Amino acid sequence: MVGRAAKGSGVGRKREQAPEGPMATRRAPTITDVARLAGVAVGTVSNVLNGTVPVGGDRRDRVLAAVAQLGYRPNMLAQGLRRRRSPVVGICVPRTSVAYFAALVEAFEEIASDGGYHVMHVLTHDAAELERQRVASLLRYHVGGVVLVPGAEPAPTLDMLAQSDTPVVVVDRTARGYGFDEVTFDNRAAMRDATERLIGLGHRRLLFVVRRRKLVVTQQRIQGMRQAVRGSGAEVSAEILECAEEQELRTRLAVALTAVPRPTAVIVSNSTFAAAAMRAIRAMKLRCPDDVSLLAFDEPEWAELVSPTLSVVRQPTRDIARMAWELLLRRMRGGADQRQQVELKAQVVLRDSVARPPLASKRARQRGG
Amino acid sequence: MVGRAAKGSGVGRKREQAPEGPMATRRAPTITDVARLAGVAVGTVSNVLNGTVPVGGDRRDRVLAAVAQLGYRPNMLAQGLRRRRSPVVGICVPRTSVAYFAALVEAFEEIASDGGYHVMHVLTHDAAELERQRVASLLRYHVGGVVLVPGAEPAPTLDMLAQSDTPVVVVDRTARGYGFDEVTFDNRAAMRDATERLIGLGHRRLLFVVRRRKLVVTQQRIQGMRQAVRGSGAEVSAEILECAEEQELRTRLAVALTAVPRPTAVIVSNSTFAAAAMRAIRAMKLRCPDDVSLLAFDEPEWAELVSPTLSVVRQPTRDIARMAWELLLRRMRGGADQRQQVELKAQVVLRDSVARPPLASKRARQRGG
DNA sequence: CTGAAAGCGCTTACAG
DNA sequence: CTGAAAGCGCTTACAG
Repeated sequence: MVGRAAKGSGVGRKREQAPEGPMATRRAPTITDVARLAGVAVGTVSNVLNGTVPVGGDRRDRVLAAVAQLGYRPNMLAQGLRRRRSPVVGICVPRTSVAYFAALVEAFEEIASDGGYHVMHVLTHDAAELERQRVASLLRYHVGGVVLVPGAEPAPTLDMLAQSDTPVVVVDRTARGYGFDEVTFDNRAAMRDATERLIGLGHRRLLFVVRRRKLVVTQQRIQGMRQAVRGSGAEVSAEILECAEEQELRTRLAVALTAVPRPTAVIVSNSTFAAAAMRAIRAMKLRCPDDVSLLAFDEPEWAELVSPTLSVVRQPTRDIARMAWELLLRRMRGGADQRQQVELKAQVVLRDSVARPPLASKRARQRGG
Repeated sequence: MVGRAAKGSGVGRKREQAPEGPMATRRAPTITDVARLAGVAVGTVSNVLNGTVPVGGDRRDRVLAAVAQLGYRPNMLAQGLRRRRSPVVGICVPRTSVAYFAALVEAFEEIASDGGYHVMHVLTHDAAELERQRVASLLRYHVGGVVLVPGAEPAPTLDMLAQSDTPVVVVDRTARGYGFDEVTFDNRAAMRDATERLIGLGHRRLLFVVRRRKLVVTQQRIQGMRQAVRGSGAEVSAEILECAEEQELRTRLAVALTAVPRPTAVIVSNSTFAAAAMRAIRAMKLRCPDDVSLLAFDEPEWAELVSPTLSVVRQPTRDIARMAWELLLRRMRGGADQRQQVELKAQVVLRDSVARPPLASKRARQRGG
């Protein structure tokens, strides 16, 4: 069937095409092939398939039959070119080795696919130039929309997106000064909450390990931490350790943990860092949580498997993905007027990796005895 | 600059286009805009940009200047339509929640992007119909190539791919009976090795937990296990537990582990299952490895963090991605004649989660004492 | 080497 | 409701 149709499709061609190899296969059937087989105009086929214009019963059936017989599938390149937009959405995240981003991409891919869209997936590595290039690539495909987790210096990327007329939803990290829809979670509140609880347990020397200090989320978390410190009225030192390369983390953290007096609680910004920090702490023969407490943003699948079980800030990943898709779809359909900024709540989950600090527990014991 | 150019670009249009909203932005500049600004034919612009035909110094410079001034970027939809192929490659994996697939996708995305290609990423969930649909979508974009980790019943998908003239590389799971290039690792050997070492430690009752029995890789692993059992000359029972849903794993495994006599070593087929198995074992108040040894295919980042540290079969993920890209590129460039089947080696890494079985260690102790 | 023109496979006003 | 035709933004033989 397919063979016959394909042969037929070649007949009308003005120019002969050389076969593309020893085993050249049949060209995919086009709308012209369908029209010819059904005995209608190509426009009619298009109308039937898209429901643009009602088409009479008989002709309609013939078109559908021809489509089925040929196994016709519209060429999205042609369709996109003509419609000036294709049913592809791009999603740009820094990396997928971080559990949170992997989950975000997977959830988004699932939701978008269910909606008949396709996902083009690019990695920005939190590098401004890479990010700009990758998003530029997406734009060359005239994607229908873009979901972006912006990096540390997203201005070039965001300017480019703003100039294109592409619907955009910014996710996870707010993009100040731009009018895009946003889905984030409240990093400030999450960090404030986490810090308050650490201080409440008696911790007075905190260390926050981040990949990039400049990131909006990092800034927000630092603010949350400072708020909690001020609010506590206690003498609390809160230091930041920036560590762009995961490989460095171990040695950098080792140095930080040999300081006198030593931080008693370490907060890290993602699951990869959490793994590295646990390794570093073990390598130093420190005990967690007896010597040092550990808390991580991002909830990896192994959080409850390690010992001590890992305390985390759990992001509402699926909700973020779902909301991002909803907002994007709304814009893509043109029904969006007002800018939407959705801020979800994250949840602090304390597990065994967080406990009273060494001194505090001594004190507590003294008081208790 | 951009503003002026965009205005210019609208002048020549035959049909007026209604602005697409209150804040309609400028259309992206096209090759026609560039040609007009440079005062050359569009074909010349194309020739300069693609190097198809040498273009004289002056005109060349003018084109390049115009491109820069307008910030022109070729429309990949048009280019792809005309060239009958676009610089996009599709990658289809069952899911990304499994660390191995996530790593594979990330590595591949990185390598392909470096090569100037874009990656469209679809998830098949190991479901035949979904797989077929997702790959069909890829094909509608006339992607330049497809990397596929085939699911349990890949025939419809593979037939479809074979009929299209799209370059394909099958990865991780061999596709018997099809002529595609393949990059796999030797599951049989890896499992044989693992099984031999377990038997060597004294294990006589093995349990292999798989998501889908029908998968080629599963079959190969089972073969490897049986070979090892036969080769050992010992009385070894090797059972298979199929568990398609992760949620079920805990209860299914609990049942299997209360059998009398109980399996002393459990092998699971991926990292997600490993996490679930650890949880199940703990929930049953069994000790690992004292009561039951555990070994997983796939090396998650947390393998050395949990206690006991997790024994694994470590796949050569980056090598697989790199090789897949190499083979795909070769086919996309048309320089491929012979079918290539690359089989890499996986490595069995025994850690604390594997030890002598209860009885054997008793025996050993008796002998020792 | 250069320009004018055909054509990739669609959609969409426009006449009938 | 239907068909013929223009056009989306490119590439690529084809004359000059």
